[in-house]
Amino acid sequence: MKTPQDAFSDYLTDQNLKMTPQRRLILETMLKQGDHVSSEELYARVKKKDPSIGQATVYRTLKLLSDSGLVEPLDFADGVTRYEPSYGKEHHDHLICERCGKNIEIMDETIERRQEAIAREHGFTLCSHKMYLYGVCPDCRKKGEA
Amino acid sequence: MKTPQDAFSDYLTDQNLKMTPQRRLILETMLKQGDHVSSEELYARVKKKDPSIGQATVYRTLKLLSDSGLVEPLDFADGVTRYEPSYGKEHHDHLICERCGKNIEIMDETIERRQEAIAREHGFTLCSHKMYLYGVCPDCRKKGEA
DNA sequence: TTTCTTGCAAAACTTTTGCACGTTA
DNA sequence: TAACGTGCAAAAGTTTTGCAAGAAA
Repeated sequence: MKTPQDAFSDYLTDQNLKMTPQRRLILETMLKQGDHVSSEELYARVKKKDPSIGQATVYRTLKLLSDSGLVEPLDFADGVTRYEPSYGKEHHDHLICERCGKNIEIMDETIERRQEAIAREHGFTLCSHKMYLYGVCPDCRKKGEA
Repeated sequence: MKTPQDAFSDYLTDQNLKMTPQRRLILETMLKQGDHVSSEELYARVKKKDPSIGQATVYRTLKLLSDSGLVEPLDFADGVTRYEPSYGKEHHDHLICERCGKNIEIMDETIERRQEAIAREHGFTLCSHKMYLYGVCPDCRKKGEA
């Protein structure tokens, strides 16, 4: 399997776009510690390595990474779009603690199959889905009781 | 079962808040044709009945209705928060056509049970969930082929 | 009469865009 | 060298907030 870096290069070439140091850096940073980061957060991290980089470039690059399938936009309904690396990773959903924000990745074959079935029953061709489970994690529940 | 209007009144009283003509009108409008409306859209409708009403009042009232459990915020990731009446209605999820925006309400016992089970396996107490299925509806697929 | 609510306008935020200048292929 | 990319600042779009005046309990 191609590295994410190569996959990105290939995508850019394919679209007649160009590789730049900024794009490389943003992808690197995203891959390194990029779980559920917002554009703003990523911008802050990227800026430490290259203070001259602009916020707009981060937004624009995230869109490219998204279009190329290297990262996945997430929507936790907190007002900002978050992203996670998705290249070569299996699809998963999220179980989120409403108190502390803890975020557990889940995958469930039964649910995936039912989703397909439901779409088919309505004549839809399923493209993607989003599922977020919100609850209270064990730690927070203990604190609540104490 | 209480009417939504009464439930809202009770909620307001309970919170030491007050019923007003604006709040009554916004709730009425929401109930009447309120499926998947944004604040902006609701504002437009409400304004026809009472042109003096302010946008901010609609936002503020939607928050109240949300907090009181009368309406449910939806997040179709189109940049705006949408709402639907939820009082006395069964929970359901959404199957959305990516092309035309068609929106079908779905409910599935199997999935709901699995969600509970997954949360439990991780020690979570499940509070709520959101699930959106994105696909292409039969009509749009036909158009695409034509 | 006290507290809450309203409408307005301004502010706050996230994200997008226009533009002149630099860079990539 | 032709096309694309960048940083900056301004703009766009949604939602929130401060405030003075008005209304509900």
